[in-house]
Amino acid sequence: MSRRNTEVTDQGTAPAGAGATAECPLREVLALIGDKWSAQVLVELGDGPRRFTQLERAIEGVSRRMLTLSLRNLERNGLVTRTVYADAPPRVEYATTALIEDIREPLEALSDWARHAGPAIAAARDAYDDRRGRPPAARPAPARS
Amino acid sequence: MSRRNTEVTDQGTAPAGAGATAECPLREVLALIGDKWSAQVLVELGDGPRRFTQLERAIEGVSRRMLTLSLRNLERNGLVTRTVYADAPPRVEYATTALIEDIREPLEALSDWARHAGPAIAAARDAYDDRRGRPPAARPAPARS
DNA sequence: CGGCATCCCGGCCGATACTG
DNA sequence: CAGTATCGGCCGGGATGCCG
Repeated sequence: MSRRNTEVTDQGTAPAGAGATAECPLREVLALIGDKWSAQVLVELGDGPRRFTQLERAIEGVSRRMLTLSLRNLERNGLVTRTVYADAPPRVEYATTALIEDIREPLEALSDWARHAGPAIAAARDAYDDRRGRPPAARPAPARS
Repeated sequence: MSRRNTEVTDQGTAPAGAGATAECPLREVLALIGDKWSAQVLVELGDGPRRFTQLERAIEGVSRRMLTLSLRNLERNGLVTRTVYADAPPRVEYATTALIEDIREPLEALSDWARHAGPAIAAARDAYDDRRGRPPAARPAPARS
């Protein structure tokens, strides 16, 4: 007993008035979709309703476990819907709700920014690491003098 | 040996070519500012250059440690600059770079969305918990400030 | 097919103490 | 004022296995 594993904004995450409730709404968004997979799930669902395995293969890298947890979390917060069809082979479809319609654009703007600023960020990071003389990961083959 | 403590996208996080590098740019943004404090730091700095303690008191809830780590991380990725003045009392100012100019708006859009959708999300969560017969967490103690 | 249960690890994050 | 160092917890999250 005593569940040790809660994860991904489980029911104990936001006491709703306990005092944690960040005064900054941005923190709440990040708490919701700031985890490793939720945002990507939303992006995939933005293209239309998808089945579980469809998402699993589309996102690539996500495990059944995390995908389930992320979907449950999104469902709990009313961002996606879960529909079960009584077919012979089990069929479950996930879709976005009207709530996320308004964040799709900012989210894509963020993606766009990442694409645009990516190289500059990498360069900055490289320069920073070089300045500190701290190679990120042991140059594979420095020898070569 | 072998540094145990790295944290907040430290130098060991991104092997820079190891293979992790998410194919989804959105993931990269979240990896950058998706942590607990970085986004809020950016928001504060968006109002203009700030000193360390200024940020520490403005954000409220952040520890020196996490603030330092977040700032270091943001600095490393070229999102903020760190300027040290040779004053009698040490004076360090942090400011945003041109890189973040393009995400300020999407970020604010997200905040705005959170503010707008917040109640609906809370309602959905409440309904979900009620459906599952799982009360969130028996208010520990509101303790009204 | 869709999901849950268990094990386990690494890293986020907070509290505390010490330094220039 | 502006950090840095150390300790410890808690939880995100990957791997695996079982079940309807």
